[in-house]
Amino acid sequence: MEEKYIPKGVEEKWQKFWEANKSFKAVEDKNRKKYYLLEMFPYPSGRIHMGHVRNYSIGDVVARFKRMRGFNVLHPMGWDAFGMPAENAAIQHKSHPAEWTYENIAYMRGQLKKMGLSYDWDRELATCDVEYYKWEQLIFLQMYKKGLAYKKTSFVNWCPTCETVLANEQVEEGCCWRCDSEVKQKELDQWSFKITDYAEELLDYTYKLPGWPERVLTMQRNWIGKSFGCEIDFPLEGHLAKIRVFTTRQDTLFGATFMSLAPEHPMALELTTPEKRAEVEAFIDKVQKTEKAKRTAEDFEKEGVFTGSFCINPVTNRRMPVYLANFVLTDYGTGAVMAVPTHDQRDFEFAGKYGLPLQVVIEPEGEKLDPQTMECAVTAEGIMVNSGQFDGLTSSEAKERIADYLEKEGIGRKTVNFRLRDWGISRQRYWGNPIPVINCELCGVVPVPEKDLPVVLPMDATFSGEGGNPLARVEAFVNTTCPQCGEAARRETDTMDTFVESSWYFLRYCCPDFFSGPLDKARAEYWMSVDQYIGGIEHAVLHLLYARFFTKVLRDLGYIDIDEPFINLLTQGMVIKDGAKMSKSKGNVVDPNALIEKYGADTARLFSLFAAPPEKDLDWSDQGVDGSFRFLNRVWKLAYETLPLIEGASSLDADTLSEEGKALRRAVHKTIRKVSEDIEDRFHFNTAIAAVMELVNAIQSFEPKNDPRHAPVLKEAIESVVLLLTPIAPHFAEELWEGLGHAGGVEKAGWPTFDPSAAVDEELLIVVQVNGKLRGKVTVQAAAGEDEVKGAALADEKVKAFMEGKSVRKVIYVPGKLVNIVVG
RNA sequence: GCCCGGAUGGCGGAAUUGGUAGACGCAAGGGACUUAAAAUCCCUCGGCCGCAAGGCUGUGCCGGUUCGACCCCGGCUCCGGGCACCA
Repeated sequence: MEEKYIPKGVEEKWQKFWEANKSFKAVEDKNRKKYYLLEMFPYPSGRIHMGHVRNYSIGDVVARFKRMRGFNVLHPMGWDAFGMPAENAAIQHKSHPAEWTYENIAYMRGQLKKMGLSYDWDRELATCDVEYYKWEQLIFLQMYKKGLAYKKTSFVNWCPTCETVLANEQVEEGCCWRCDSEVKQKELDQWSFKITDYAEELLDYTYKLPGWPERVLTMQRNWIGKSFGCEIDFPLEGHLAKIRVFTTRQDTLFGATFMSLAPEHPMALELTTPEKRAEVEAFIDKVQKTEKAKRTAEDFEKEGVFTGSFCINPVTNRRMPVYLANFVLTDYGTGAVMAVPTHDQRDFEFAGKYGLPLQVVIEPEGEKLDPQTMECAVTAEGIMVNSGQFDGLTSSEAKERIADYLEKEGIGRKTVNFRLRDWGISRQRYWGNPIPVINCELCGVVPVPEKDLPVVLPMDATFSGEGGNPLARVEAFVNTTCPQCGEAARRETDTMDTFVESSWYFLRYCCPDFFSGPLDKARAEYWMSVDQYIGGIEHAVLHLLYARFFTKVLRDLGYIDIDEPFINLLTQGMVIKDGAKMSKSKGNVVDPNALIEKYGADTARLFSLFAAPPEKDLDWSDQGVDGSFRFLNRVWKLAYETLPLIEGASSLDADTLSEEGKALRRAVHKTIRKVSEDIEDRFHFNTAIAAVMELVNAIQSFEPKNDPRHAPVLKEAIESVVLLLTPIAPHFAEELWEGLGHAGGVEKAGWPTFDPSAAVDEELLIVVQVNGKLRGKVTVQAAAGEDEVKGAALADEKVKAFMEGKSVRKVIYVPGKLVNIVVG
């Protein structure tokens, strides 16, 4: 082996070796235990960034570790390749999104290969390949058949910059999740997936995913937003129709004094009396023009308008004026709210503003409430008053009893409501998967027959940046004939949200070369579910919820038999430098290329893993990188210097070792145990690396090294270091492993075996406390019994000094660890 | 407002089940080697007192449980994240 560690040559050599030997090819094998490890695939934006380096380094440690442990590991990589930046780049550079995308993929693939990541590149896929997206079109058609994909006209989130629709999940604080411009409401015809059909199951399974971080599950539960309550029908004065409300507070029904409807409520105009018409229309217009961001802001004033109509409280027969109110959401519940100003703060403020009546129906125990003097609504539980037969009950009891009463009287029913809305997937963009339907003037919406798939995205579009969706201007694409009636018809030009592609790519990885359907059931079944999924926390709701939904849909379509795609989820933290997320504008970006050029991929990997545990943010430090590089150099030097001492070493005989030899061996096996546990159970690579560093320090200071009796121990020690570093710094480990005289690749050697008998301490250091304070330390034989240890502790000179003049009350013994003497 | 996290040396972090707080690394200081520097190696490194042995103190703040608390409980402060007029 070389005397000096020169990363570049070493890394190129082993990357070639892995490629030539197909070292990471995954082949289905029923006789072997599989392990599916997946990192979220990247968008091919141009070059990889430090977040990718971190994400993929973490994943690669696990993949290589599991492989060394004998698992049949599937570790694939691909490209989330549809999306807007490609279109923007096309406009800017007067090129084509496909060209830009495939160039980026080629470049980034090269970067990932330079990182030495152990992917099975034979399974690589790009979602913009027709071989991928055509299957998605087929799935769409099958969902359409089942009513899971449908078209509806509704108000949608419209991003004026991206000129496209956004799903609710893609709106952050009223702004586009991608470009940050303010989202407007626009009425559009668009395609949706019926994720709400799966709301209950998606929620249920959040309680059956113990391998997911609790906060991700909480975020999903909040997003699904299940709540229990009642639907109640309020008759209208002078109308046959009724207004249906949803409430979780049916216990306050006797206090409902007016009605609030969303301005978009279908009956809003119908209920408006002629003299109120102008005022109501002006109000609706005003609300709709208000940006959603402002509308949901904290200090946004509650406003409304009286429609002129009245409804009747079905239990009190009170006449309730019907208002439109700007804070009532059209798409939650029924878009209508029974207003109880005494027990709901929003209704309280609204009633104050418009002089509407207040009726107290719940009083805190032992307290009277006077509507004249109330300063805010009282939402707490209490005792029922002014509620007829329910007076005197606690409000929680009344909740049940009133619900039963409503059902019995046919006024209402118990119901469950979800906050989750259907997933709007129409995007008015070119660079996406065309929705495979045809709009016929005679037949309406006609799905493209399965035999006519794929609907290929035409390449001859022009990208000017003006005039909306470029796809809609490709005449040859748009003009077609209706599959039903044969008349001229127009193709749908909306493409699918790119989150659709990422909702099932992990399934396609199981069989990317299967050409007779989306999934080869046998192969998908062998690999799925993903045993470990790793990615950024920013996808806690969006991608991870959609992927769960899609998995369940594909199960119900008969493609697979699993309920959940990802057994274990690890969400890694951001990469931070100088206190902020790396970004061009802050000028704190570290370029992976430069890093690899200067130190090599192994140092980049080592530092990414060592600086912080994966779920925490990682503070990038250039000096820290130096430190990691220094460590590798130290190990290299140590191996180089040890090599002549261990060549021809006899096999290790544990019984004839010297004391020093035993001690080093103990360190080796304790380290093997610790590193194994840290990687396998905790993903705490930082402490695993620290443990290896400690072992290296121990080997360095081990003396005498040149005693031939120590050769077998030294050999085991240095080889263990190399094996333990293999998942972390693979090229480096390969080179040393070869240098130490082994052929065929280091992963073949397998993960080192922990020998419990070698790790057993012969002597134990026992901490001695007096009244809980550390006062001394004694060394005892490992076999020493409780009395013996206590005796040794009590006999310790320093300990005695602290016991002087006091009597021993109690002696606590923690086996193998500590003695605490309580005196007083 | 509600729901999650988190707070430990100059810095990143460790302490896995309530049992030696500060592992490992970075930075800093001192020394060796060198004509010199780099690299490398050795030593010191929470605070206070002390020549030293050693002692006291210390994990955001206040209190509690315990023989013993960074860890458990109650109450705060600050920081980060998510949701937010969800009826």
